[in-house]
Amino acid sequence: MGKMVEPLIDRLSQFKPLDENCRATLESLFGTTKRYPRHKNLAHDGETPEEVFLLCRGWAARYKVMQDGSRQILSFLLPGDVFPIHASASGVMDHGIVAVTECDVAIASASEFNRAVLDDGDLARAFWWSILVDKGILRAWVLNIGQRSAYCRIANLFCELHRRLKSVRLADDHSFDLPLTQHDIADAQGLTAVHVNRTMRQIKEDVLAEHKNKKLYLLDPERLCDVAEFDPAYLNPG
Amino acid sequence: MGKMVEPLIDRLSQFKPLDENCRATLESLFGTTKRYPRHKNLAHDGETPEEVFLLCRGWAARYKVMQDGSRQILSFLLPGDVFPIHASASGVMDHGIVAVTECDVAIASASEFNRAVLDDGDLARAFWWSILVDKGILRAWVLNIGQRSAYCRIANLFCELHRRLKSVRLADDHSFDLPLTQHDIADAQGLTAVHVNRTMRQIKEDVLAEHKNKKLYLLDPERLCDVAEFDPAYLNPG
DNA sequence: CGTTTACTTGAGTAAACTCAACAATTGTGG
DNA sequence: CCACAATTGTTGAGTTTACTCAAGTAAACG
Repeated sequence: MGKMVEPLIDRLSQFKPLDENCRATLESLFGTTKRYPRHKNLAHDGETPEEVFLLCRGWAARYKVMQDGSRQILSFLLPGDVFPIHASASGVMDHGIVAVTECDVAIASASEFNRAVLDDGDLARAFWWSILVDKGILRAWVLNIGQRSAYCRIANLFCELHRRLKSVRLADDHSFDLPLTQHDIADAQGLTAVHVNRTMRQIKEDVLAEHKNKKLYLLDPERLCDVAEFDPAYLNPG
Repeated sequence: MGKMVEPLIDRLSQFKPLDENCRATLESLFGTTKRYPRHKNLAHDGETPEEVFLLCRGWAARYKVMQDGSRQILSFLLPGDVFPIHASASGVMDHGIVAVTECDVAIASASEFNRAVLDDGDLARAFWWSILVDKGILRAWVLNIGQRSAYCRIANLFCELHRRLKSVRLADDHSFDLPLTQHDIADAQGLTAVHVNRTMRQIKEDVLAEHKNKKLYLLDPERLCDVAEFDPAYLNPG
């Protein structure tokens, strides 16, 4: 049981180490656990979730489906991420959250979570920081999609995911599990799957990174960050 | 003096009305005021600001300059917005903030602001909500830039700004001050100024909206929201 | 072992870009 | 108040990146 909050503690501790009190609070908040199969929705666009999830294993994604049926992935949710964090219990979701892979989540009541977190100084500060990191990631996506070529966008996404997974000890220096399809990557970066395919072949030909057996191999991490114009500062905000 | 925090109170009260205590706290925090001329930086990429600004009059923008010299505007800052909110005093800015027009700002010490806000339950909740709204706005930008045509993007931006300005009583139903150049709009939406020009002419020809004398006239607000696929839910998050 | 899902490749198209020139507007100093 | 400079907006012509449509291959799965 205690294992469930480990990635969250890892992540929040980047800001400031959390004491045993905080750990205990989190463990008691996220008492229930549940498994979601791939492609199952954790939260629905337009609904008002009563629960807060802590992702323990697997990947999820925030997404929005347009009128024409196209999909934009708004962010990837990795182990240690808590969502959807609401300000008010009456808040309606303006997007959905879907399991990209099979997921194990720990569940807390939204109202209890909000009260517990805002009433504890350390936790409030830790999640405050966490939300600001999220904002930084979103700004980086705007930058990525708004200004960069497909090639740089994809390289940049790889850098972001590598960095984030490392912070929860799910990546080593030269590889990490990347359970996304080319279609997922396309939906995240505002591209088409066909174009992602061609571009990833290019990245592989350039000996920067290779996607094989659902793993990403960083063949030249430094040069990858370089061509991606990747600035990791935003993950320690700001 | 008391007038300075008015737009902020307006905005935060959307979530939950603030009492006189909060107003007093904010007024004492944001004691100093300062005027910035157009194009002056309020905060610099790579630096560690010691101050938090409350924008009282004028427009500012978060932005990032790429290696090739192109610029992405990451968000527009309107009266009532507080920035840059940092989690830790050691946080380095990963982007700059510039005055789009001449600005009047009220200034607080970053450390005092963080302490005061996190120690007061009501203020913590209000700013917590405010940051989540910001995240919603950023997600909407990702969606906009990632999926929509230039035409819809610009229409959507107009809808967002209209809505946000209304919340601080700076817009009426059919018009608002829009002190942006076509170049600014281009940098915000990941387009070129030339293309923005052609697209805005199209929007005018379609009798949706017209930019004239630094004002935007909404000629058909409903249809504008409609073609923009504008969903205001994200401004009340979530 | 057949079916679905994911990936690959080719050919033609279109939205948005680049470069370039010019007009209109705004701002400034004499 | 005018003349000049700088900024902003406008338009045309040609180019490019990324898209669409389509077909086919490889891999994963029950």
